[in-house]
Amino acid sequence: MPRPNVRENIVESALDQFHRMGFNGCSVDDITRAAGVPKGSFYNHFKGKEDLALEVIRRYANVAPRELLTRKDISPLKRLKKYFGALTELFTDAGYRSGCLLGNFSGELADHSDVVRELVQERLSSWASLLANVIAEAQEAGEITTRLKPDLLAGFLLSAWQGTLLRARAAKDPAILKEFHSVAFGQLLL
Amino acid sequence: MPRPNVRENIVESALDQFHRMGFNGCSVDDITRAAGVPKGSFYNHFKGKEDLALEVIRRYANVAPRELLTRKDISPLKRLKKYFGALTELFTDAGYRSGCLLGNFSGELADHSDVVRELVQERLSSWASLLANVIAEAQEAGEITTRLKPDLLAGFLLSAWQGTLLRARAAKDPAILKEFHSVAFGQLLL
Amino acid sequence: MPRPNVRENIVESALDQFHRMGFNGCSVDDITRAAGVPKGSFYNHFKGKEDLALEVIRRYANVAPRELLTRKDISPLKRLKKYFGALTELFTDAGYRSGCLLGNFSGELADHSDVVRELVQERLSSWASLLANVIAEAQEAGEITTRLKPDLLAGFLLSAWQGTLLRARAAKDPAILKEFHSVAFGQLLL
Amino acid sequence: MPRPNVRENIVESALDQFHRMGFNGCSVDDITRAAGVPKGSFYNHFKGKEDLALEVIRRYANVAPRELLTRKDISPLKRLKKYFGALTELFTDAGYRSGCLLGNFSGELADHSDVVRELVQERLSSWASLLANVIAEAQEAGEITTRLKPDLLAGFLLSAWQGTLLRARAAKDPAILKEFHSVAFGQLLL
DNA sequence: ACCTCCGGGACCTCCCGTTGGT
DNA sequence: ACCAACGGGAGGTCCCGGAGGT
Repeated sequence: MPRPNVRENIVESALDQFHRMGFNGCSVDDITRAAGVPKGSFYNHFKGKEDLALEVIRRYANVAPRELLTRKDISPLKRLKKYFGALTELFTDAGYRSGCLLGNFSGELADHSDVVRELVQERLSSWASLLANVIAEAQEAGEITTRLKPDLLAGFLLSAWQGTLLRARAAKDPAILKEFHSVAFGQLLL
Repeated sequence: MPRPNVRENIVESALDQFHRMGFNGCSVDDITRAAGVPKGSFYNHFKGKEDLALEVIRRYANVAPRELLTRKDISPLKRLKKYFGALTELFTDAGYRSGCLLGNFSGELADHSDVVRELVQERLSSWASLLANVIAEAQEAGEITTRLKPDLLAGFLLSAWQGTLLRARAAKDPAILKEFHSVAFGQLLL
Repeated sequence: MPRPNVRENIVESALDQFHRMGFNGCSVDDITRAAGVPKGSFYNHFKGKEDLALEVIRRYANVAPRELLTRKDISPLKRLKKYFGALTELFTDAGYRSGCLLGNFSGELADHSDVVRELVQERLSSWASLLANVIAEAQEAGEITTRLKPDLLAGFLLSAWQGTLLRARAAKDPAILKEFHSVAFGQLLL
Repeated sequence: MPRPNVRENIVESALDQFHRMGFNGCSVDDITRAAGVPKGSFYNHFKGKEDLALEVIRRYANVAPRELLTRKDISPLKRLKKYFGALTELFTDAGYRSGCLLGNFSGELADHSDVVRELVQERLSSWASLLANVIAEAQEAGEITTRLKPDLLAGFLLSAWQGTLLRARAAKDPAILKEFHSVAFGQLLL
């Protein structure tokens, strides 16, 4: 008797809408209408819009191709390159319309919702340590020679990626993404 | 007789509110109330909320201590360090509550308002070339030895700063800002 | 430029609706529609529904013919009789549909809104002391011989009136009001 | 297999919620949640919220210690005193938060639900005649000398009690209940 | 009999932009 | 230019009752 699509549809629709329009930029009505679900059903599944945002953040982790970062058959540095290459593709395929949900929520809700801020922070942290692991591997393998600590480099790299998305979105220009790759792998991770 | 403070008060109040709450996170009412101005007066000075946003973006340029970047009595690299040090102070003094208005607007409005997106893009570009100039100077002066093009480095640096603000805001932790300095000047601009 | 009727119409309409349907029994929409005012205008005049309730309570004082109680040309006891006679008429003219707003609000909102409760309490107190004054006069004039303190008698009288309205409303029967008079002036105030 | 506690739990929970928050002040959801019963089960036991209200009114009779009024081993007047003393205790123990359910429903629903109004009226009537019987006994026994008809006195007494509860609730002050006793037994029932 | 899920509709609140008298 | 008042139209939330599988 669970019609599993209702909740699922809402989350997916919200992921899209939040991503593109921001939390305050779309209404529960927008989301449910896009999901093909009556608005009245919304509150059977979520305590409120903020609750939905939390669920969407959790779900968002899956869109990134994390498995690319842990494949042992590829050298660490190559994994990083492939990973950001894949992210770049995701962004361009979406028509530069969304950026990164975590960054967007941080900018929009950090001062508005503590639970959202904390969850975003947690996801960003875990993302950063994932990157840090690969960078550490690359350092051990001698692919990266800088002796800066992996977590510093990973944090900076993640920041740069976030900012790059912001700038690329403002410019509607994917060239900025290429520049990211040039500098990230041409200077930062040497 | 135009009371000159009315418009001015609105812009200043809006700068603060937009910065902290986002464009959709505060109402015209909030802004005019914070400015101590009757809401009805608002539309004598601005065509609408979006129009105000444009003015606020223009005004926002002034908060950054750009003059630090062009002082010829300091070496280029030192200027960059001082500049980002000053930005860091601004951010921490504000209690990590705001981030960068340009980045925030890019994340929130890129898909919602083309004029805002374009103005944000223009400001980011001019900001990036300002940084590129100083980096070029530093390269000529031999303070920076990497042979990557200045505008690539400047863009990456700017991105990293934007992303760093996002992350610091999510984490409510200024330590992330210090990490930015370590990596920016310990690896990126070598 | 103040269209004075808007606010006024809302208050009058609300007085009627709250009185008959209770605070939770009617909606802001009901009230504004009955007032012939667009709902959107409501919040230009009141902070919210509760705020309106406070205003209505203040206004409600005027419906009671208080001046009857202070007319010096009539003996105190006769004033009391006339007064409750007038109240009885008001109630029957309204078709037993409302009771006393103060009593109704006390029953419905005492546990829900402290500000309403306090204002109701204040009005009931001042009402009671008004009655106490007249009773004291009547005692001095020898029209009432019981030596019970006037404020005790007044409080009891007021309570009895409130309860009588409740019972008459439940019964849809004005006979209960007549019984009130018989006992109030045939036994209580002897 | 009907789980007998389900219906029972709902009624008890509703008695509490209706008493404190009013009929319109709490939702079916509130009631079932407080009862620890799934909301969906509610409509297996009651046609609707109004139907539940009727059941609650019927149940409410039991909270009053009616048996005190018929104990033949105590003099009629003493029985009345004990009875209202017991009611006073019930009210103060509940923290002045509820008043009398019958009075509250009369005030809130008289104009909204005829069936509720009629049931309330019936209960109030039967309550009044119970009191009238005791008063008649007291008159026969010479404990009360006034020659006013017992049902008049009983109605007035009941009204006064209802009104006293309203006023005590508005004032959050049990002193008003003591005043009731002083006047009821110091003047009304002499 | 049970109960998860559903859903149309309404609730209070507030928003943005305008109107019209000063 | 000013600004109090306006108002159509959402905004998020919640409510009551029912549907439908177990």
